[in-house]
Amino acid sequence: MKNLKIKAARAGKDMSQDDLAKAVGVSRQTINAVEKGDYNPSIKLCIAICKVLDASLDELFWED
Amino acid sequence: MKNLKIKAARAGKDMSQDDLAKAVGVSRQTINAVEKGDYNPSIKLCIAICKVLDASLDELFWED
DNA sequence: ACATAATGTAAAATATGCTTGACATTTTGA
DNA sequence: TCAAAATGTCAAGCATATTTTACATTATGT
Repeated sequence: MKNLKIKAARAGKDMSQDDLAKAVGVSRQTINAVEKGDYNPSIKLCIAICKVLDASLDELFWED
Repeated sequence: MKNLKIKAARAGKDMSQDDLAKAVGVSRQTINAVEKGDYNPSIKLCIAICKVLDASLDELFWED
């Protein structure tokens, strides 16, 4: 399922998918896939995304 | 680096590595490796571990 | 001391995260 | 309206998470 929380947090920082990708050191397609939710990123990548977006793991990645 | 938080939470539930592995549906070696910290689990596995151990992602997997 | 459970570790095989490159579509702003 | 930026998506390949099997070591209880 889609992860709209990342998309929202990214919008709050005025960053494009490409900006975020470069900031965390992965490809743009990887960020796109994470937001689209069709796969299962590593915890290391999740933490890197959280740090760039000033959010916690629970805020961005906990599932309801 | 080692993840002693999982080990502690597991001890608090009186579960062996094997118990936790079966509860989350992975091999015992995977749990051992996660606790040993020599690799980088998927967010889905982290969430499964959190649910079994009644903890949050931030409590068990946020790095300091 | 002994048996058993729990843990640490290793090698080979498989599954999948992630990259690179490329192209199509949508959105944004001048 | 038009060009550029942002996003969606696909396929092939590489990197690495995870499994399976197996064995050694360390704890635990009787």
